[in-house]
Amino acid sequence: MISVAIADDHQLFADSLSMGLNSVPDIRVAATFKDGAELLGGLDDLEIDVLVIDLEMPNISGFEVLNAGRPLPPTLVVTMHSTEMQRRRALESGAAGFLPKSAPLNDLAAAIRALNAGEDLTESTTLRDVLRQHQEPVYDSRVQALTARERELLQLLAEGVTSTPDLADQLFISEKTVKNHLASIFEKLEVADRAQAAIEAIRLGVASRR
Amino acid sequence: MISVAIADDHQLFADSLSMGLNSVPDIRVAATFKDGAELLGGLDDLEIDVLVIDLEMPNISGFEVLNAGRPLPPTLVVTMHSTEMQRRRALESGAAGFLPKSAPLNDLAAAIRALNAGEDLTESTTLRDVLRQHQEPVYDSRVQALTARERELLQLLAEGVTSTPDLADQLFISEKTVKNHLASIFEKLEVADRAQAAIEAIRLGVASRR
DNA sequence: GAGCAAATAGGCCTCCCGACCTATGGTCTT
DNA sequence: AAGACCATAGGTCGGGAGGCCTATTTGCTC
Repeated sequence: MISVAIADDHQLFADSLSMGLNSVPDIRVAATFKDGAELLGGLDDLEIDVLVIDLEMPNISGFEVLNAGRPLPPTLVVTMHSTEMQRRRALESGAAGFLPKSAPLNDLAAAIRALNAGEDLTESTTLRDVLRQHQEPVYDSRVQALTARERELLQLLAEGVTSTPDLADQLFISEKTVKNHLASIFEKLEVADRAQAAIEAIRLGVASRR
Repeated sequence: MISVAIADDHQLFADSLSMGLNSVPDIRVAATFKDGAELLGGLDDLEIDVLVIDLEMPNISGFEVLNAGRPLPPTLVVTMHSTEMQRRRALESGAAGFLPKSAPLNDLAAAIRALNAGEDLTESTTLRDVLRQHQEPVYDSRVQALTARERELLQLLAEGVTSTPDLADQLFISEKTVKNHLASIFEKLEVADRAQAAIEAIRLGVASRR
Protein backbone atom coordinates (compact mmCIF):
# COMPACT_ATOMS: atom_id res chain seq x y z
CA MET A 1 0.00 0.00 0.00
CA ILE A 2 1.52 3.30 -1.10
CA SER A 3 0.88 6.26 1.18
CA VAL A 4 0.37 9.54 -0.70
CA ALA A 5 -0.09 13.19 0.30
CA ILE A 6 -1.62 15.79 -2.03
CA ALA A 7 -1.14 19.56 -2.01
CA ASP A 8 -3.38 21.68 -4.25
CA ASP A 9 -5.20 24.92 -3.59
CA HIS A 10 -8.17 23.81 -5.69
CA GLN A 11 -9.96 21.85 -3.05
CA LEU A 12 -12.35 20.29 -5.52
CA PHE A 13 -9.38 18.87 -7.36
CA ALA A 14 -7.62 17.72 -4.19
CA ASP A 15 -10.75 16.10 -2.77
CA SER A 16 -11.57 14.40 -6.03
CA LEU A 17 -8.05 13.22 -6.63
CA SER A 18 -8.03 11.82 -3.14
CA MET A 19 -11.20 9.86 -3.84
CA GLY A 20 -9.93 8.81 -7.23
CA LEU A 21 -6.61 7.54 -5.96
CA ASN A 22 -8.23 5.82 -2.99
CA SER A 23 -10.26 3.79 -5.41
CA VAL A 24 -6.99 2.40 -6.75
CA PRO A 25 -6.31 -0.82 -4.82
CA ASP A 26 -2.69 -0.21 -3.88
CA ILE A 27 -2.73 3.54 -3.19
CA ARG A 28 -4.00 5.34 -0.12
CA VAL A 29 -4.18 9.13 0.23
CA ALA A 30 -3.13 9.90 3.79
CA ALA A 31 -3.65 13.65 3.69
CA THR A 32 -4.52 16.62 1.48
CA PHE A 33 -3.21 20.15 1.95
CA LYS A 34 -4.37 23.34 0.32
CA ASP A 35 -1.06 25.21 0.23
CA GLY A 36 2.66 24.74 0.76
CA ALA A 37 2.60 26.08 4.30
CA GLU A 38 0.05 23.53 5.45
CA LEU A 39 2.02 20.84 3.68
CA LEU A 40 5.34 21.65 5.32
CA GLY A 41 3.60 21.94 8.66
CA GLY A 42 1.78 18.64 8.52
CA LEU A 43 4.18 16.42 6.68
CA ASP A 44 6.32 15.36 9.64
CA ASP A 45 3.48 13.60 11.43
CA LEU A 46 2.82 11.25 8.53
CA GLU A 47 4.71 8.49 6.81
CA ILE A 48 4.36 9.53 3.21
CA ASP A 49 5.83 7.47 0.38
CA VAL A 50 5.04 9.82 -2.49
CA LEU A 51 4.08 13.48 -2.60
CA VAL A 52 1.82 15.01 -5.27
CA ILE A 53 1.91 18.80 -5.50
CA ASP A 54 0.64 21.59 -7.68
CA LEU A 55 3.02 24.40 -8.58
CA GLU A 56 0.66 27.33 -8.32
CA MET A 57 -0.41 27.69 -4.71
CA PRO A 58 -0.94 30.62 -2.35
CA ASN A 59 1.35 31.28 0.62
CA ILE A 60 4.10 28.82 -0.23
CA SER A 61 4.19 27.65 -3.85
CA GLY A 62 5.22 24.28 -5.15
CA PHE A 63 8.62 25.63 -6.14
CA GLU A 64 9.18 26.98 -2.67
CA VAL A 65 8.26 23.63 -1.14
CA LEU A 66 10.82 21.89 -3.33
CA ASN A 67 13.45 24.51 -2.52
CA ALA A 68 12.74 24.63 1.20
CA GLY A 69 15.82 22.52 1.83
CA ARG A 70 13.78 19.89 3.60
CA PRO A 71 14.13 16.16 3.00
CA LEU A 72 10.98 15.26 1.05
CA PRO A 73 9.56 11.97 -0.21
CA PRO A 74 9.82 11.48 -3.99
CA THR A 75 7.69 14.32 -5.28
CA LEU A 76 5.52 14.38 -8.36
CA VAL A 77 4.59 17.78 -9.74
CA VAL A 78 1.14 17.91 -11.33
CA THR A 79 0.29 21.13 -13.07
CA MET A 80 -2.23 22.80 -15.24
CA HIS A 81 0.07 24.97 -17.30
CA SER A 82 2.38 22.36 -18.61
CA THR A 83 5.23 24.19 -20.31
CA GLU A 84 8.71 22.88 -20.97
CA MET A 85 10.16 25.69 -18.89
CA GLN A 86 8.08 24.84 -15.87
CA ARG A 87 8.99 21.21 -16.29
CA ARG A 88 12.70 21.99 -16.31
CA ARG A 89 12.44 24.35 -13.35
CA ALA A 90 10.49 21.77 -11.32
CA LEU A 91 12.97 19.01 -12.03
CA GLU A 92 15.91 21.28 -11.26
CA SER A 93 14.25 22.11 -7.95
CA GLY A 94 14.27 18.45 -7.04
CA ALA A 95 10.95 17.10 -8.28
CA ALA A 96 11.11 13.42 -9.13
CA GLY A 97 8.53 13.65 -11.89
CA PHE A 98 6.27 15.99 -13.80
CA LEU A 99 2.76 15.38 -15.15
CA PRO A 100 0.21 17.70 -16.74
CA LYS A 101 -3.33 17.71 -15.40
CA SER A 102 -4.45 16.59 -18.82
CA ALA A 103 -3.00 13.15 -18.10
CA PRO A 104 -5.40 10.30 -17.32
CA LEU A 105 -5.76 9.01 -13.77
CA ASN A 106 -4.13 5.73 -14.69
CA ASP A 107 -0.94 7.52 -15.63
CA LEU A 108 -0.85 9.30 -12.32
CA ALA A 109 -1.31 6.02 -10.47
CA ALA A 110 1.45 4.47 -12.59
CA ALA A 111 3.74 7.42 -11.90
CA ILE A 112 3.14 7.10 -8.17
CA ARG A 113 3.93 3.40 -8.29
CA ALA A 114 7.08 4.09 -10.28
CA LEU A 115 8.31 6.71 -7.80
CA ASN A 116 7.53 4.43 -4.90
CA ALA A 117 9.62 1.74 -6.56
CA GLY A 118 12.54 4.17 -6.80
CA GLU A 119 12.26 4.78 -10.53
CA ASP A 120 13.37 7.99 -12.16
CA LEU A 121 10.73 9.97 -14.03
CA THR A 122 12.86 12.95 -14.95
CA GLU A 123 13.72 11.67 -18.42
CA SER A 124 10.86 12.49 -20.73
CA THR A 125 12.20 10.06 -23.35
CA THR A 126 11.66 7.01 -21.18
CA LEU A 127 8.59 8.31 -19.32
CA ARG A 128 6.01 6.44 -21.36
CA ASP A 129 7.90 3.16 -21.00
CA VAL A 130 8.27 3.49 -17.27
CA LEU A 131 4.61 4.33 -16.86
CA ARG A 132 3.58 1.37 -18.94
CA GLN A 133 5.63 -0.91 -16.71
CA HIS A 134 3.73 0.28 -13.67
CA GLN A 135 0.20 0.21 -15.07
CA GLU A 136 -0.83 -2.80 -13.03
CA PRO A 137 -1.75 -2.29 -9.40
CA VAL A 138 0.39 -4.15 -6.90
CA TYR A 139 -2.16 -6.13 -4.97
CA ASP A 140 -2.12 -6.99 -1.32
CA SER A 141 -0.11 -10.16 -0.62
CA ARG A 142 -3.27 -11.98 0.40
CA VAL A 143 -4.78 -11.30 -3.02
CA GLN A 144 -1.59 -12.36 -4.74
CA ALA A 145 -1.93 -15.76 -3.09
CA LEU A 146 -5.24 -16.33 -4.91
CA THR A 147 -5.24 -18.42 -8.08
CA ALA A 148 -6.90 -17.20 -11.26
CA ARG A 149 -9.91 -19.43 -10.76
CA GLU A 150 -10.32 -18.33 -7.17
CA ARG A 151 -10.29 -14.74 -8.29
CA GLU A 152 -13.01 -15.42 -10.86
CA LEU A 153 -15.17 -16.95 -8.19
CA LEU A 154 -14.47 -14.11 -5.79
CA GLN A 155 -15.42 -11.59 -8.43
CA LEU A 156 -18.78 -13.25 -9.00
CA LEU A 157 -19.28 -13.38 -5.26
CA ALA A 158 -18.60 -9.67 -4.90
CA GLU A 159 -21.13 -9.00 -7.65
CA GLY A 160 -23.82 -10.65 -5.62
CA VAL A 161 -23.77 -14.26 -6.81
CA THR A 162 -23.72 -15.73 -3.34
CA SER A 163 -25.36 -19.15 -3.44
CA THR A 164 -23.36 -22.28 -4.18
CA PRO A 165 -25.67 -23.51 -6.99
CA ASP A 166 -25.57 -20.15 -8.76
CA LEU A 167 -21.78 -19.98 -8.52
CA ALA A 168 -21.51 -23.54 -9.83
CA ASP A 169 -23.75 -22.72 -12.78
CA GLN A 170 -21.87 -19.61 -13.79
CA LEU A 171 -18.46 -21.24 -13.51
CA PHE A 172 -19.57 -24.50 -15.16
CA ILE A 173 -18.28 -26.63 -12.31
CA SER A 174 -19.89 -28.78 -9.62
CA GLU A 175 -21.07 -27.40 -6.31
CA LYS A 176 -18.39 -29.45 -4.60
CA THR A 177 -15.66 -27.63 -6.47
CA VAL A 178 -17.21 -24.28 -5.64
CA LYS A 179 -17.05 -25.15 -1.96
CA ASN A 180 -13.45 -26.27 -2.32
CA HIS A 181 -12.47 -22.98 -3.95
CA LEU A 182 -14.35 -21.04 -1.32
CA ALA A 183 -12.58 -22.84 1.51
CA SER A 184 -9.27 -22.00 -0.11
CA ILE A 185 -10.29 -18.35 -0.54
CA PHE A 186 -11.37 -18.11 3.09
CA GLU A 187 -8.00 -19.37 4.23
CA LYS A 188 -5.99 -17.05 1.99
CA LEU A 189 -8.04 -13.94 2.79
CA GLU A 190 -8.24 -14.90 6.46
CA VAL A 191 -12.00 -14.62 6.59
CA ALA A 192 -14.70 -16.89 7.97
CA ASP A 193 -17.52 -16.90 5.43
CA ARG A 194 -18.60 -15.71 1.98
CA ALA A 195 -20.01 -12.44 3.26
CA GLN A 196 -16.64 -11.42 4.69
CA ALA A 197 -14.93 -12.67 1.53
CA ALA A 198 -17.15 -10.45 -0.62
CA ILE A 199 -16.44 -7.42 1.57
CA GLU A 200 -12.70 -8.02 1.44
CA ALA A 201 -12.85 -8.53 -2.31
CA ILE A 202 -14.46 -5.13 -2.75
CA ARG A 203 -12.11 -3.46 -0.29
CA LEU A 204 -9.02 -4.94 -1.93
CA GLY A 205 -10.17 -4.03 -5.42
CA VAL A 206 -10.56 -7.56 -6.72
CA ALA A 207 -14.10 -6.89 -7.86
CA SER A 208 -14.34 -5.34 -11.30
CA ARG A 209 -14.37 -1.57 -11.34
CA ARG A 210 -17.05 -0.09 -13.58
CA MET B 1 -29.97 8.60 -8.42
CA ILE B 2 -28.80 11.79 -10.16
CA SER B 3 -27.14 11.28 -13.53
CA VAL B 4 -24.28 13.70 -14.20
CA ALA B 5 -21.99 14.46 -17.14
CA ILE B 6 -18.65 16.25 -16.77
CA ALA B 7 -16.75 18.28 -19.35
CA ASP B 8 -13.19 19.37 -18.52
CA ASP B 9 -10.05 19.34 -20.61
CA HIS B 10 -7.91 18.39 -17.62
CA GLN B 11 -8.45 14.67 -17.74
CA LEU B 12 -6.92 14.13 -14.33
CA PHE B 13 -9.54 16.46 -12.90
CA ALA B 14 -12.40 14.93 -14.87
CA ASP B 15 -11.39 11.37 -14.00
CA SER B 16 -10.93 12.20 -10.35
CA LEU B 17 -14.12 14.17 -10.09
CA SER B 18 -15.91 11.28 -11.69
CA MET B 19 -14.53 8.90 -9.06
CA GLY B 20 -15.20 11.37 -6.29
CA LEU B 21 -18.81 11.97 -7.28
CA ASN B 22 -19.43 8.28 -7.85
CA SER B 23 -18.48 7.66 -4.25
CA VAL B 24 -21.42 9.88 -3.27
CA PRO B 25 -24.40 7.55 -2.74
CA ASP B 26 -26.99 9.42 -4.78
CA ILE B 27 -24.89 10.67 -7.69
CA ARG B 28 -23.65 8.75 -10.69
CA VAL B 29 -21.35 10.17 -13.37
CA ALA B 30 -22.64 8.84 -16.66
CA ALA B 31 -19.94 10.32 -18.91
CA THR B 32 -16.92 12.58 -19.03
CA PHE B 33 -15.89 14.72 -22.01
CA LYS B 34 -12.67 16.56 -22.62
CA ASP B 35 -14.01 19.48 -24.63
CA GLY B 36 -17.21 21.15 -25.69
CA ALA B 37 -17.32 19.45 -29.07
CA GLU B 38 -17.24 15.99 -27.54
CA LEU B 39 -19.87 17.06 -25.07
CA LEU B 40 -22.31 18.38 -27.64
CA GLY B 41 -21.73 15.30 -29.75
CA GLY B 42 -22.33 12.76 -27.02
CA LEU B 43 -24.99 14.39 -24.91
CA ASP B 44 -28.01 13.27 -26.90
CA ASP B 45 -27.42 9.58 -26.28
CA LEU B 46 -27.58 10.01 -22.51
CA GLU B 47 -30.18 10.97 -20.01
CA ILE B 48 -28.34 13.59 -18.03
CA ASP B 49 -29.92 15.35 -15.07
CA VAL B 50 -27.14 17.82 -14.35
CA LEU B 51 -24.16 19.01 -16.38
CA VAL B 52 -20.84 20.07 -14.87
CA ILE B 53 -18.54 22.02 -17.19
CA ASP B 54 -15.33 23.97 -17.10
CA LEU B 55 -15.17 27.30 -18.92
CA GLU B 56 -11.67 27.04 -20.36
CA MET B 57 -11.62 24.22 -22.87
CA PRO B 58 -10.09 23.72 -26.32
CA ASN B 59 -12.25 23.48 -29.47
CA ILE B 60 -15.56 24.55 -28.00
CA SER B 61 -15.35 26.41 -24.70
CA GLY B 62 -17.82 26.34 -21.87
CA PHE B 63 -19.30 29.66 -22.96
CA GLU B 64 -19.82 28.38 -26.45
CA VAL B 65 -21.56 25.27 -25.11
CA LEU B 66 -23.96 27.42 -23.13
CA ASN B 67 -24.56 29.69 -26.09
CA ALA B 68 -24.97 26.90 -28.63
CA GLY B 69 -28.72 27.38 -28.52
CA ARG B 70 -29.25 23.81 -27.52
CA PRO B 71 -31.59 22.69 -24.78
CA LEU B 72 -29.25 21.63 -21.97
CA PRO B 73 -29.83 20.05 -18.58
CA PRO B 74 -29.30 22.44 -15.62
CA THR B 75 -25.64 23.31 -15.98
CA LEU B 76 -23.15 24.02 -13.24
CA VAL B 77 -20.03 25.92 -14.22
CA VAL B 78 -16.93 24.94 -12.27
CA THR B 79 -13.90 27.04 -12.89
CA MET B 80 -10.40 27.72 -11.74
CA HIS B 81 -10.26 31.45 -12.29
CA SER B 82 -13.23 32.49 -10.28
CA THR B 83 -13.81 36.18 -11.02
CA GLU B 84 -17.03 38.10 -10.64
CA MET B 85 -16.98 38.92 -14.32
CA GLN B 86 -16.74 35.29 -15.38
CA ARG B 87 -19.48 34.45 -12.97
CA ARG B 88 -21.79 37.06 -14.43
CA ARG B 89 -20.99 36.07 -18.00
CA ALA B 90 -21.62 32.40 -17.26
CA LEU B 91 -24.98 33.06 -15.63
CA GLU B 92 -26.01 35.38 -18.44
CA SER B 93 -25.17 32.62 -20.89
CA GLY B 94 -27.63 30.34 -19.16
CA ALA B 95 -25.61 28.52 -16.52
CA ALA B 96 -27.74 27.46 -13.57
CA GLY B 97 -24.89 27.80 -11.08
CA PHE B 98 -21.27 28.77 -10.63
CA LEU B 99 -18.66 27.24 -8.32
CA PRO B 100 -14.90 27.82 -8.03
CA LYS B 101 -12.58 24.80 -8.05
CA SER B 102 -11.51 25.84 -4.58
CA ALA B 103 -14.87 24.64 -3.24
CA PRO B 104 -14.99 21.36 -1.33
CA LEU B 105 -16.46 18.26 -2.93
CA ASN B 106 -19.42 18.30 -0.55
CA ASP B 107 -20.48 21.67 -1.89
CA LEU B 108 -20.36 20.40 -5.44
CA ALA B 109 -22.50 17.41 -4.48
CA ALA B 110 -24.93 19.74 -2.72
CA ALA B 111 -25.05 22.04 -5.74
CA ILE B 112 -25.81 19.10 -8.02
CA ARG B 113 -28.62 17.95 -5.73
CA ALA B 114 -30.01 21.47 -5.62
CA LEU B 115 -30.03 21.82 -9.40
CA ASN B 116 -31.60 18.41 -9.78
CA ALA B 117 -34.37 19.52 -7.41
CA GLY B 118 -35.01 22.56 -9.60
CA GLU B 119 -33.42 25.09 -7.25
CA ASP B 120 -31.89 28.31 -8.46
CA LEU B 121 -28.21 28.83 -7.73
CA THR B 122 -27.75 32.10 -9.58
CA GLU B 123 -28.24 34.29 -6.50
CA SER B 124 -24.95 34.47 -4.65
CA THR B 125 -26.68 35.81 -1.55
CA THR B 126 -28.71 32.67 -0.95
CA LEU B 127 -26.16 30.23 -2.32
CA ARG B 128 -24.80 29.09 1.04
CA ASP B 129 -28.27 28.48 2.43
CA VAL B 130 -29.39 26.45 -0.54
CA LEU B 131 -26.22 24.36 -0.43
CA ARG B 132 -26.68 23.70 3.27
CA GLN B 133 -30.19 22.45 2.62
CA HIS B 134 -28.86 19.88 0.17
CA GLN B 135 -25.87 18.61 2.16
CA GLU B 136 -27.47 15.28 2.95
CA PRO B 137 -27.43 12.61 0.26
CA VAL B 138 -30.83 11.44 -0.89
CA TYR B 139 -30.65 7.72 -0.39
CA ASP B 140 -32.18 5.09 -2.58
CA SER B 141 -35.82 4.40 -1.64
CA ARG B 142 -34.87 0.93 -0.48
CA VAL B 143 -32.44 2.41 2.04
CA GLN B 144 -35.00 4.97 3.17
CA ALA B 145 -37.29 2.11 4.12
CA LEU B 146 -34.74 0.84 6.66
CA THR B 147 -35.23 1.75 10.30
CA ALA B 148 -32.42 3.24 12.38
CA ARG B 149 -31.74 -0.04 14.14
CA GLU B 150 -31.69 -1.95 10.86
CA ARG B 151 -29.16 0.52 9.51
CA GLU B 152 -26.95 0.03 12.56
CA LEU B 153 -27.01 -3.69 12.02
CA LEU B 154 -26.37 -3.32 8.31
CA GLN B 155 -23.41 -1.08 8.98
CA LEU B 156 -21.82 -3.65 11.28
CA LEU B 157 -22.51 -6.30 8.67
CA ALA B 158 -20.80 -4.29 5.96
CA GLU B 159 -17.80 -3.87 8.24
CA GLY B 160 -17.38 -7.61 8.44
CA VAL B 161 -19.36 -8.60 11.51
CA THR B 162 -21.21 -11.41 9.79
CA SER B 163 -22.10 -14.04 12.40
CA THR B 164 -25.35 -13.85 14.34
CA PRO B 165 -23.69 -14.18 17.79
CA ASP B 166 -21.20 -11.39 17.05
CA LEU B 167 -23.95 -9.09 15.80
CA ALA B 168 -26.04 -9.87 18.88
CA ASP B 169 -23.09 -9.09 21.16
CA GLN B 170 -22.29 -5.78 19.55
CA LEU B 171 -25.90 -4.61 19.47
CA PHE B 172 -26.68 -5.93 22.99
CA ILE B 173 -29.70 -7.87 21.81
CA SER B 174 -30.57 -11.55 21.50
CA GLU B 175 -29.67 -13.63 18.46
CA LYS B 176 -33.37 -13.98 17.75
CA THR B 177 -33.77 -10.26 17.38
CA VAL B 178 -30.76 -10.10 15.10
CA LYS B 179 -32.36 -12.65 12.83
CA ASN B 180 -35.62 -10.73 12.84
CA HIS B 181 -33.87 -7.52 11.83
CA LEU B 182 -31.94 -9.35 9.16
CA ALA B 183 -35.10 -10.82 7.67
CA SER B 184 -36.58 -7.35 7.54
CA ILE B 185 -33.43 -5.95 5.90
CA PHE B 186 -33.43 -8.72 3.30
CA GLU B 187 -36.99 -7.92 2.37
CA LYS B 188 -36.45 -4.18 2.11
CA LEU B 189 -33.22 -4.42 0.14
CA GLU B 190 -34.61 -7.25 -1.98
CA VAL B 191 -31.69 -9.56 -1.29
CA ALA B 192 -31.49 -13.19 -0.24
CA ASP B 193 -28.73 -13.41 2.35
CA ARG B 194 -26.31 -11.40 4.48
CA ALA B 195 -23.55 -11.49 1.87
CA GLN B 196 -25.78 -9.75 -0.67
CA ALA B 197 -26.99 -7.37 2.02
CA ALA B 198 -23.41 -6.37 2.85
CA ILE B 199 -22.62 -5.79 -0.83
CA GLU B 200 -25.72 -3.65 -1.31
CA ALA B 201 -24.94 -1.70 1.85
CA ILE B 202 -21.52 -0.82 0.49
CA ARG B 203 -22.86 -0.03 -2.96
CA LEU B 204 -25.64 2.18 -1.62
CA GLY B 205 -23.31 4.04 0.72
CA VAL B 206 -24.89 2.88 3.96
CA ALA B 207 -21.58 1.64 5.31
CA SER B 208 -19.56 4.35 7.00
CA ARG B 209 -17.13 6.16 4.77
CA ARG B 210 -13.72 6.50 6.38
C1' DG C 1 9.95 -38.70 -14.89
C1' DA C 2 9.52 -37.20 -10.30
C1' DG C 3 7.42 -33.81 -7.74
C1' DC C 4 4.17 -30.15 -7.01
C1' DA C 5 0.32 -27.08 -7.39
C1' DA C 6 -4.13 -26.23 -9.33
C1' DA C 7 -8.76 -27.53 -10.88
C1' DT C 8 -11.90 -30.77 -10.65
C1' DA C 9 -15.24 -33.91 -7.82
C1' DG C 10 -17.18 -36.54 -4.11
C1' DG C 11 -18.54 -37.99 0.97
C1' DC C 12 -19.82 -36.88 5.54
C1' DC C 13 -21.22 -34.28 9.36
C1' DT C 14 -22.46 -30.45 12.32
C1' DC C 15 -24.46 -26.29 12.97
C1' DC C 16 -26.03 -22.07 11.54
C1' DC C 17 -28.81 -19.49 8.30
C1' DG C 18 -33.05 -18.05 6.51
C1' DA C 19 -38.34 -18.72 6.31
C1' DC C 20 -42.56 -18.54 8.76
C1' DC C 21 -45.34 -17.44 12.91
C1' DT C 22 -46.49 -15.67 17.38
C1' DA C 23 -46.07 -12.30 21.10
C1' DT C 24 -45.18 -8.22 24.19
C1' DG C 25 -43.99 -3.58 25.60
C1' DG C 26 -42.98 1.14 23.97
C1' DT C 27 -43.84 5.26 21.22
C1' DC C 28 -46.05 7.73 18.11
C1' DT C 29 -50.20 9.68 15.48
C1' DT C 30 -54.90 10.02 14.81
C1' DA D 1 -58.53 4.69 23.03
C1' DA D 2 -57.31 2.73 18.96
C1' DG D 3 -54.21 1.68 15.49
C1' DA D 4 -49.57 1.54 13.46
C1' DC D 5 -44.87 0.79 13.68
C1' DC D 6 -40.73 -0.57 15.95
C1' DA D 7 -37.58 -3.22 18.94
C1' DT D 8 -37.50 -6.92 21.44
C1' DA D 9 -37.76 -12.26 22.04
C1' DG D 10 -39.09 -16.94 21.28
C1' DG D 11 -40.23 -21.62 18.55
C1' DT D 12 -39.73 -24.72 14.68
C1' DC D 13 -37.73 -26.64 10.72
C1' DG D 14 -35.44 -27.75 6.38
C1' DG D 15 -31.70 -26.87 3.66
C1' DG D 16 -27.43 -25.04 2.90
C1' DA D 17 -22.85 -23.52 4.56
C1' DG D 18 -18.48 -24.62 6.18
C1' DG D 19 -14.95 -28.12 8.14
C1' DC D 20 -12.30 -32.11 7.14
C1' DC D 21 -10.67 -35.87 4.04
C1' DT D 22 -9.75 -38.37 -0.10
C1' DA D 23 -8.93 -38.68 -5.12
C1' DT D 24 -8.05 -37.92 -10.23
C1' DT D 25 -6.31 -35.30 -14.09
C1' DT D 26 -3.56 -31.80 -16.00
C1' DG D 27 0.27 -28.95 -16.52
C1' DC D 28 4.50 -26.85 -14.89
C1' DT D 29 9.18 -27.09 -13.02
C1' DC D 30 13.38 -29.10 -11.64
